[in-house]
Formats: sequence, structure tokens, C-alpha cells
Amino acid sequence: MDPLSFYKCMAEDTRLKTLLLLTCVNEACVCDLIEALALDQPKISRHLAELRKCGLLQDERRGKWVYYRLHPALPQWSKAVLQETLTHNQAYIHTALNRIRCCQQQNGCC
Amino acid sequence: MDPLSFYKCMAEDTRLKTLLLLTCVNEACVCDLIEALALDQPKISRHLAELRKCGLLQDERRGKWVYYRLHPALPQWSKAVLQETLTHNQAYIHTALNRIRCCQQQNGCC
DNA sequence: TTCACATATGTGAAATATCGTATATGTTGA
DNA sequence: TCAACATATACGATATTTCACATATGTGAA
Repeated sequence: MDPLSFYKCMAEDTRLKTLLLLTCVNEACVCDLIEALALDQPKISRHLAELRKCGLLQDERRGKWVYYRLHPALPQWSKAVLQETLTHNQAYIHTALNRIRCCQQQNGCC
Repeated sequence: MDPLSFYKCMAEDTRLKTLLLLTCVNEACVCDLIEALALDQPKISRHLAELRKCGLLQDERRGKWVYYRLHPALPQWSKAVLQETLTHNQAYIHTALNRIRCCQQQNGCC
């Protein structure tokens, strides 16, 4: 994971929020993210695809749903960067975080 | 310093290297950076201007030269991110770092 | 096998970022 | 006041990113 591609991934609102959410909640399916970020499906999917292709996210299909999480092979320094950003920028993801937690409580996905 | 603008600044090669260099060497004048990154002057200046406008860098004129450093008011979390990135990505700035140190040893600027 | 649902992707348009070149500004010393 | 140097910026051209919309793919249930 070279630093430049890493930060290019972080340099867009949807992707940054997605990465921070997944730093916090471990995993989420696409429909969780659609709800949490209040965006349309193709937009989310496209950004997820980019994060996946860059090696930041891992996807796993379970039945009809696809779950995303931070890639386990993500280098320690980039995990630390994500964690530091998350911890000190609560306001930035506050709304999305609330929504995704709400989503995930009523289990059954969305 | 909202995280999105911060990471947009980090998402370009010249700017990322500049930020990492200044995390390491405290300050540098424009001509140091031109040498270190082996780029033309307008390109460096333009990126420095952007980093300055976003509040990441502080500039200070001393005679003919303008010195840049990380802005003292940069929030702690972003300094930590820079430091973490620098520490674990030596290869990425190795060449530029050698060049700028060489530059700065023969004092008199460049 | 067909339908409904979840997700992914193709495509061209629009927005944004970056660059090359020329030129402007600010400073020092003669 | 002028010349030389360091740095900044204006501007149009080009490259890159993002988007909207349509459509394709994959899955489970009936």
C-alpha cells in the first residue's frame, strides 16, 4: 500500500466516510452504507469497488448481500491513520455512524 | 482542519512529499524543495500556495527567500498522521529527503 | 424457470485538478 | 534606479475524477 494511493482513496467524501465507518463498525453490507450515507446505490458501489481494487477493503458475499470490511492485510500504519482520524473527527461521521448503528441493530440487514 | 480537505491535500505526489519533508526537516525554502523534488518552480509554488491556503503550511519571507513549515496551528491528529506516514514510508521520500538535507547542509540556501 | 431483490458495471457528460508557459511581484545589491 | 534573482500567479490546454442513468450480474424463494 503506497501512501499516495492510500491518500487518493481518502480524498473523497464518500470513500473517506466509508473507511471511517468500517474502522468503527468492523463490517457493513452495501445497503447499510447506502442508508448510512444517504446516497444512491451505484455511487456507493462504485466507490466500494475502487477501495476494493486498491486493496483497502475486502468483500465477502453472504447470500444476496455483500459485506465489506477493512482489508486484513492493510498495513499497520494505515490502520493507525484511520483510527487517529476517526477518534478526532467524530463530528464528520457522527450522523452516518448513528444511522449505520441503527441499521445494524434491527438485524436482518437494513 | 476538516479531514476531507486535509486528505485532498495529501492526495497528490508533490504535495504529499512536501508535507512529509516538512514533517522531517522543520522548514525549507522554495528552492530547497525545487531541488529536492526535482520539479520546476511554478509547479512547486502552486502546490505550496494550495497547502498554505488550506492552512497546512505557514510561509515566512526572509530576504529574497520564502521559507515554509507545517502550520503551527495544525491540529494534533493531523500532525500524528503525517508523522506516522513519514515513519513507515521511508522509501517514498528517501531520495527527496537526502537531496534536501544535502541542500540545507551547504547553508546559504540551495 | 421465473421473479424480486442486492449489487456491480458500462458509457458518455460534467466537474475538477493539474500542467506548461508566460508574466508579475518582491527583494537585494550595485 | 536598475539588474539579477527568488517566488507567485494568470490563463488556456489537458488529464483525471466523479456522476447520472441505464443495464448487467448474481442469489434465493416461489
